[in-house]
Amino acid sequence: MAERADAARNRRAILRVTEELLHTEGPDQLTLDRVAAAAGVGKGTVFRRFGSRTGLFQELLADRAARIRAGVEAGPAPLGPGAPPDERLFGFLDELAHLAARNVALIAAHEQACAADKHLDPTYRRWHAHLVDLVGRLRPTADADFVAHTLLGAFDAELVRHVLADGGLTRLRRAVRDLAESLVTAPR
Amino acid sequence: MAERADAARNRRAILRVTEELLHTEGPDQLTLDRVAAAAGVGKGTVFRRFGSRTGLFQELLADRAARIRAGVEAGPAPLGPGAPPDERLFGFLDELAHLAARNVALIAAHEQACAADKHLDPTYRRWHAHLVDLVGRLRPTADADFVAHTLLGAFDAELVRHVLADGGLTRLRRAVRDLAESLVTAPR
Amino acid sequence: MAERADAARNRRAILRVTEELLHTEGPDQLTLDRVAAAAGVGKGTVFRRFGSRTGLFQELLADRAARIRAGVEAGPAPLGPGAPPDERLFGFLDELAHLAARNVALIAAHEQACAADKHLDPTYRRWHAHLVDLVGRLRPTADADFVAHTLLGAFDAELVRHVLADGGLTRLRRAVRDLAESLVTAPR
Amino acid sequence: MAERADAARNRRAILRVTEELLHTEGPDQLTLDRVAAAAGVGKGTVFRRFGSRTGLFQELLADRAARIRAGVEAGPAPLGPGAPPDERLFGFLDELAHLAARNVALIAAHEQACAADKHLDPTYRRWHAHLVDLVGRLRPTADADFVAHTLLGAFDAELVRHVLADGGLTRLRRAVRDLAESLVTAPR
DNA sequence: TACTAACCGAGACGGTACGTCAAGTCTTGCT
DNA sequence: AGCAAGACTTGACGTACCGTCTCGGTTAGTA
Repeated sequence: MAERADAARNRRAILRVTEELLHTEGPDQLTLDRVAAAAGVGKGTVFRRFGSRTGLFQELLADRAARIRAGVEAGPAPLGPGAPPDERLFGFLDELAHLAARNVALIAAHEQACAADKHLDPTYRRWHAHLVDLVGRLRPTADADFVAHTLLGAFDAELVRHVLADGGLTRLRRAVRDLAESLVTAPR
Repeated sequence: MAERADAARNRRAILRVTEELLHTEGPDQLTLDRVAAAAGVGKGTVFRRFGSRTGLFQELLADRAARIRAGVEAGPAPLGPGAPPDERLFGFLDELAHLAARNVALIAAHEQACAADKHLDPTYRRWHAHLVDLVGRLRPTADADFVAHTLLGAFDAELVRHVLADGGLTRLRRAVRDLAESLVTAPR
Repeated sequence: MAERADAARNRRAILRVTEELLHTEGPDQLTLDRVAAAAGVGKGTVFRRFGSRTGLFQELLADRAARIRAGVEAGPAPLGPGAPPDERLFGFLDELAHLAARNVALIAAHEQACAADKHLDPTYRRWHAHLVDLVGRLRPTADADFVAHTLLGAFDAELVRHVLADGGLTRLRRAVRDLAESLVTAPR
Repeated sequence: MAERADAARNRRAILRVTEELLHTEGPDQLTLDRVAAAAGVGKGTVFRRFGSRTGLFQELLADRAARIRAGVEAGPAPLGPGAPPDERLFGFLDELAHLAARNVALIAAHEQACAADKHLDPTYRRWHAHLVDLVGRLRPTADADFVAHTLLGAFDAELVRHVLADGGLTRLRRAVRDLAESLVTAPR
């Protein structure tokens, strides 16, 4: 059965409120009780929808990443399937940099909540798979799996916050691009 | 006044038990109550000694990292100050790989506990400073600060566990060395 | 419009299943979800028919009490209107004893569900009114209202279960009759 | 170990607040969250102390019943061990009437919470045992166990509220005494 | 060896946030 | 068009675990 209208409304309210609270007060102050209260729903509703604190953040991240996902799967260059791999790699990482910069609090919350299951998050897996594909093409001798994880490690919340605080988005983008270029254009 | 005999005994017991529980049951099952109980001390004792869950893991990690620290500060090549930077870099990361492989559970616990304060951990800071120094020498144009953090990101518990499970220590060492070489030998 | 055939079938199924579950698993395990599932209907159906958990038990009790009601209103001695009051009192209480013994679980559920509204239940009110009438005739000086409630208190589920467990139906019947005789034949 | 000073303070605060809320808002509005908040403690504290909603009411009732208990165990006539049984019976029930009248809300909450375990409550058991003793002496042929339960049934919250609303404490006391006299002075 | 004062150990205590559960409501699809 | 199904909402309960606090016991220094 399709999602009921009221459920959809609540779902959107919860996601919106969660993001608001994340930005205004940070991940530590965000409790599910407060989310529920601010969204005007009962706590049980939050849990029914998202299963757990973790699930809430995963879904919120998936939501925020939807545009990138669409671009990667069927968009124009530099993200989409038509562009050459190196352009796609740089473009993809650049998008992630923007995303991370705009959602530091969400990423922090997501990391903390997912804890030991980071690699199981659907969004993370999708990003990783995409990077494995690109890196594999650009540098077949590398351990693409490992490199992909390490590249994604560059968007760790702590690191992003630190870089943004001293250098801003520009520094983050440049640093990420530099890193990627090094990996891809290295000899061998 | 010197540490009392019983206090020292308890302190060692707590560290030993913590590591045991980390290996046998994983970081999630490890509560400070259980540590205290298994060590045969009261919970207050644990907190008196280590301040918090975080502090316990930090101290345990510092303990495990002591040998590397000594080697870096005053040991022979390839770790020590006498060796050339690239050799030191590869040697240092190789040591970290060994350390990480042997202490995955501890690292996982440490990450989870430090949460948003990873960069404040003394051991992490020392490692980071060392890498900044080496990277700065080897590739002056790079954002050494950022690169150092990213390199340390390669020892994320999840990633280490994943790599060890499929490829073992050999793969981890090779992948890390490859990564470092790429960064250092890249053009420009 | 008369009750539709399927509605009647569902209604009977719900009542039957409720009683079954009450006997096999006790009042605490009985949730309306389980009733609905076991009866093969949706939960909404249960609520449409019976209004609430309370209503379900009230109706079930009314059903079980129907025979007694008929006897009291138009049956032969000792229950019916033709018999002398004392005989009617003893006979009525004896019938209640049988009913209670046969439906302990239902009574327990009923008490718990009605909570603070016990006196509003139609069946309870009918029983109480009947007792007030009889007691008022047999002992005009007594506080018939109060006495009637107290007499009905003798069929409290906990008490009935306790007495049945140690003495069986025989003890319950004798104890109730004794109680009633004391009240009715006391001096003054 | 003796109760810690802070624990005792909190314990008293919780009991006091519980009673206040019971009187001002009734049992249905009383949630343990509100109790905790109003007492200025965490919810965990309430549960640590009292185990559950039920336990809270049981302890509060025991507290309120302490004076009667002392009187019964070692006080002067008519309650204490020195007085003749009938005087003790009437005196005891009269005390219960006062207690019930003053604590209707508590009794209602207690009944609802204890649900199917009323007979396990320590205070109830004590009262019951006392009545069994007295009734057994005054009317050896009676089923003292059953009669004692029935007498206590006269202090059912619903009934007490109903009687108080129409007749006040005077009616309650008289009705209870009448009931007891009937039972005790009945022939045989 | 006896005494005292500081200190340590044990775990009871306090608080917060998560997650569960079952009654009751409401939308949607089917008859 | 109206009923049946069950997804949905609610919020109180209870739990878990971190970190604090109290109090009894222990140690070390002194006589």
